[in-house]
Amino acid sequence: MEKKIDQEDHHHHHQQQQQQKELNSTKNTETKIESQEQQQHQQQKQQISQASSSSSSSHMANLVTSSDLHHHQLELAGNNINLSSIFDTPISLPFPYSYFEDHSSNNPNSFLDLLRQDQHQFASSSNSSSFSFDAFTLPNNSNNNNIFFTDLPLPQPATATTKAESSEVVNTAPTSPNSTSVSSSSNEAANDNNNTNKDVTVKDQEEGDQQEQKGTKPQLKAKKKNQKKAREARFAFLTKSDIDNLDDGYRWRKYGQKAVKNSPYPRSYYRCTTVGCGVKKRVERSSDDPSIVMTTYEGQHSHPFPMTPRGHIGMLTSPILDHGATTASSSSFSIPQPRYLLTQQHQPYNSMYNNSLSMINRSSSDGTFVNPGSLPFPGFGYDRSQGSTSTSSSIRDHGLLQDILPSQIRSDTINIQTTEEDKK
DNA sequence: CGTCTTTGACCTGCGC
DNA sequence: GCGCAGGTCAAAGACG
Repeated sequence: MEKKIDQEDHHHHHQQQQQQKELNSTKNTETKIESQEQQQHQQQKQQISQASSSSSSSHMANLVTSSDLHHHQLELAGNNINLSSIFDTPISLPFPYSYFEDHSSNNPNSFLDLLRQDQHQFASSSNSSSFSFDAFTLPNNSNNNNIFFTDLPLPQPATATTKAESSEVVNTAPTSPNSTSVSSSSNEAANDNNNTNKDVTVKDQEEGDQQEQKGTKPQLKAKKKNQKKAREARFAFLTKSDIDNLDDGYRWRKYGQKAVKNSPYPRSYYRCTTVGCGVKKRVERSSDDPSIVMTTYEGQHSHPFPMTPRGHIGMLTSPILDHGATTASSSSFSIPQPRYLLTQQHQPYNSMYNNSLSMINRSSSDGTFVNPGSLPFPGFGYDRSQGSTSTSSSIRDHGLLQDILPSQIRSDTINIQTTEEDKK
């Protein structure tokens, strides 16, 4: 199975290389133009960085970015991650800590507000870490399609009650102090047209409702259309890992795989196998940095975490949620998160980025982790749906996580920057 | 036998 | 209208 994927990947990669060669050989001028654009982006980054450093009020502007129509790019350690088409849906993130609330909302306790409030904490905490907001040099934005970058631990969202959301939330939740995980969420408008704003999102939803009312088209089509229009909130994150499909504790069924444009790696589509739970996730690997996996969750689980009889997973993770995630908001589960993210939210920010081992110890001390000697991300291993041969949590949590760790530790400083590049 | 993956076909949205 | 790309469906096969 993996061989097939590899073959396909190689095939795509080969095609991609050929196309790239052709483009390079025949379009030198375009290459130059791209270089100029890159320089412009660099200049923009510098300008924004300077502006943000000189004004605390613009601090969040440094964290918020968006602009061009179809491409959001994250630069991780110099590699570009194309995030286009993953931020689709209005996201409601009434997290316990409100970290991800829409900045555009009037909520005084919005994510951004909290960030402002915690600015000093960020600064102090990041002093000892190579990972900080100061590292973000983001292009300025003129619209509401925002990407939030933060290395905050991910709070557990509550139910999808929603506020107006059109923002893209990218949360850098490092899987370790030396690795990077960028999570994000967004709305459909941001994906389909990054130049849109909240109004557009509302408009799309209204149009979907209108079509539903009309009922002129076949029910199936209408249904699909409505699904498209009223897409669930999405939450994406980047993980530097050799593993494509990380085990987040839920059971997923793969229902599709598509080749991604400009990427040799296919995108896999998964759906939660729990009846009535429409949560989906997409997994794709960065074409620029194959070690980076981008996982996008869509929707909110309508069942406890984890729903599945997956052995130790539930035993390991339930305490996490019981400690804060669910109790902080509601009984329902919303945006699915890998357990390492869920765990991180219970860790003091400083300790998280100062010393991963302290996080491991603390986690194990509260009974969250069974295997304190491995990694700070319990259960973050292969997804069984991927055909993992692991049959015990000890193997999965131990060995597989060990597989993840080395590469993460190897990468010392990962500066995350956002750039907006219109490749068109 | 149940679960899951694979994969071609189909649908939808969007740009030209 | 056409082509492209993303997303989904569903039949077939693999696997334990």
